[in-house]
Amino acid sequence: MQRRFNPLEADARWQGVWDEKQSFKASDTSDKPRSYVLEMFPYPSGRIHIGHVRNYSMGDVLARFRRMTGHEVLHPMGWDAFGMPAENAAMEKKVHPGEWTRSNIANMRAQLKKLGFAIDWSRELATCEPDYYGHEQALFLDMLEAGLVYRKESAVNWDPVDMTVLANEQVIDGKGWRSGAPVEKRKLSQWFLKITQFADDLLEGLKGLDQWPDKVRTMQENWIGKSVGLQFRFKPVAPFDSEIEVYSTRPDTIFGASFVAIAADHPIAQQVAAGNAEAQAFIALCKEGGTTAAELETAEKLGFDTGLTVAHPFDPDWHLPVFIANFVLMDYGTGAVMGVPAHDQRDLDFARKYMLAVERVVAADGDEAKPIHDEAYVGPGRLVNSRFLDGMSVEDGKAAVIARAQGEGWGEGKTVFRLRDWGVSRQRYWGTPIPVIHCESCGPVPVPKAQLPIVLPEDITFDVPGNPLDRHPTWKHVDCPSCGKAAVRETDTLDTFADSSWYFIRFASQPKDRPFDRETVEKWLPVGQYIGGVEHAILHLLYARFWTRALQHMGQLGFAEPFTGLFTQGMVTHETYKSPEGAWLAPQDVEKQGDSIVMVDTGAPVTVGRVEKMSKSKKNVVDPDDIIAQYGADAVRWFMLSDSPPERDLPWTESGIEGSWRFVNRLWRLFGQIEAGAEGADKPLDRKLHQTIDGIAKDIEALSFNKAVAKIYELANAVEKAAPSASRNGAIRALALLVAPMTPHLAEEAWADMGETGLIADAPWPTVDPALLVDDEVTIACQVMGKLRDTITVPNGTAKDELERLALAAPNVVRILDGATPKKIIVVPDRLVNLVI
RNA sequence: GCGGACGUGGCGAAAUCGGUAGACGCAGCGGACUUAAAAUCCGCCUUCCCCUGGAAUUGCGGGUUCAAGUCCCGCCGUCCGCACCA
Repeated sequence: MQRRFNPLEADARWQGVWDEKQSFKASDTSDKPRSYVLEMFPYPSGRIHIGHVRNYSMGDVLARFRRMTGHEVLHPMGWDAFGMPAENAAMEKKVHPGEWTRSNIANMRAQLKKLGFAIDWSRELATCEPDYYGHEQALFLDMLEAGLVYRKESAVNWDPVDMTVLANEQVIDGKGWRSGAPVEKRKLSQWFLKITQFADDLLEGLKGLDQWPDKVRTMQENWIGKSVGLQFRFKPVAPFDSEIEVYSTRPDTIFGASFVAIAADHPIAQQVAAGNAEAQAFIALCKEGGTTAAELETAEKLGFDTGLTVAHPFDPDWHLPVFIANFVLMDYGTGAVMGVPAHDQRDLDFARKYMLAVERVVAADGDEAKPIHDEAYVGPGRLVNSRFLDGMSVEDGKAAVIARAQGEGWGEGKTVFRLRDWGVSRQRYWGTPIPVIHCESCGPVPVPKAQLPIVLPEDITFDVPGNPLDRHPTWKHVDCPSCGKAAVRETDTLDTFADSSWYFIRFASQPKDRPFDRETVEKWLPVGQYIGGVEHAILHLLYARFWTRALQHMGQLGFAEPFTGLFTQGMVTHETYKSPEGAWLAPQDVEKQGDSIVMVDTGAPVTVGRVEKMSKSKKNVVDPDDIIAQYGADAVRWFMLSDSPPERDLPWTESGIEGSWRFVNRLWRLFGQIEAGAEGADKPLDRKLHQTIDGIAKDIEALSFNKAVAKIYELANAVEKAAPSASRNGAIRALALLVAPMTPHLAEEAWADMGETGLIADAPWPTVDPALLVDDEVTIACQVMGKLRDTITVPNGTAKDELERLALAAPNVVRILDGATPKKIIVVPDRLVNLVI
């Protein structure tokens, strides 16, 4: 009778035990070292995706491992529960967004529980509950009071059919993604958070985040987009009468300027167009130009000569033409630039087309000033043809021009950021209501904190377009808190990125009467290890960093960075299949027949496509529920951690999960092999065990789960081959502890089977005997001219001259040397001997 | 175009500081057990050759070194991010 692990029975039983004993409840008062392990909380779409399983399996291994190594671990879970899909579902399925969301949460919670994650469920939260968003409203009011929130007119994408604002990615070819109606630009009064106030600090802070992937830091750096330069004014040459303000990061090249270019929607361009049909036509042309990446790349630099001229700041007799140009953007800098063709590629392309002067003003070091042809020179060098700047470096030249401009009053040094303030107004129902009341006489008035939370009304409808809050018969009508007259509530709700900007703080501390308790939060935060998808590299992580800074700025928290360690895991991928007709096929609709893949029902040949991210449209998805039902949670978790490095994509394969399932059973058989009477030490096995304990601990801390998995296999192989002994029994017991973070149900089952009374989840990580980490015999490579010719086995620490002697005597070395005497002998102790002839 | 990451067997990969390339897993092949299958166990598994051994081999071409997957220079390719940012 074979010992076979019954996962369905064991999974449920141990999950019940952990639940009942509250094994993973984090104590705020423990004096153990603390460890906050967090994975990005999911949007409750209704089903857990295999990518979630990978994400949470990784975090769970770390959380369980840290518990075993004596940490008090906070490993919580919650729901990013506001957002559009709930409203879409409401429109399509006539179900209330709250009902839809809450039932999705219930489903997904059950799915997650089936995976046996070591989560403190007592801290579970959903951002759509007043108990959460009410506190968010309080934080919003704090920010308002601290001057971090303001209201501004801003252009939005307006869908006139759905009567709603669309995000940029919801506008496809200028049309609303749902209604298909042409999208209008509308000016709306919107709420903004002053993220730009922290722009420099957010940029500087990146330098200290050395446990973040460089990739993410670079992406944030580019997003913040700091540039340092000179903002200055060109004086008009009569009859023209307006100054043109431009921004340049290269004021040092000012003597190479040959034109000024303004954006098509620049006020001066508008003035010119007022009496000029040609200019009007050109501006229209600029606007209809595509905005996609490919179009922009190939778009020709086009300009329209306004006939106007301005004077060079250093020479009133030097006149520069003013062009309207399609490559100048109104919303960056001042919407106008000085064109220096020799040192900017776009300006050069433009100058060649309109036959403008190209004069080199920077000479590369050690190089005479060669004329510029098709390529602008943007490198460092000395300034030439630049009057008082001649001979200066680029850096000195910048400083000198800025100093002169400031001294003479026509310009000033200025730092510009690409980062914009964060517009948080959404004209939607399913979000956090913005706690402000608009009063005709008092203006926008903050809701008194005592009146929070402002709860979303339940009785709403989605049968007509527009925001249900706005058309609700009573909800928005309130008295002004300031003057008492009739007023209306703000009907916009907050961007859902606001909800995810502080949930990790609320996890640490959940008082009823305020957002969090500072002292408790500071015990847990910053989050030591945050794990999630790279798709959140910019927005979510930047907003959370801002929000934390805002709290610090307001004196509510004592730290600026919310996440010390960040890890971005790869996607789960799967082969794709297509029928002869070209339709995508699901994995369960195809089967292997000999060397080819065919359709299950018709037997028609299937084309196997590339391995791609799992997506519903390509049907290459597997459902975690099905897999768990078939193999149990542990086999799935094991597979998620095996083979591929966690930052890389993981190809899901049927044979891979089969292999994991086989190994789970192999471990289970092994756990039953403790022999009561076995005695004696097995030194090599002891060594292997202790090296494995040490190695796995390091691998898990480095999140190199694939390497930890490989070491488990090696140890299991070694234990299987070993003869019964006390050492072997010890190794089997230790193996259960080593796999406990990865396959916890199996480990608990084995632990109980071994007669242990406590939970393995509470057991300490096995201790390492440092004496056993080194082998007492080592294999030395014997090389001749760097080529391996033989190996010798010697005691660890054998002296150099002894190694040299033994290597020279090795049979294959003797044969290759053929009597020759080595000119030089390199000996690396415990490693190799290399003979040079 | 700019920035970043990566490139190792049929596949996923490993290789601490430059020191025996391919650990470990998957697939495959051969065998044992079985009436048979599944499960399990044992063995083989980079390529080539004149096979007790030898040669080549970490995308390609150079270089440094006693020694290069690892360091340097130049190409090629794949993926990701940003993008007319002045």
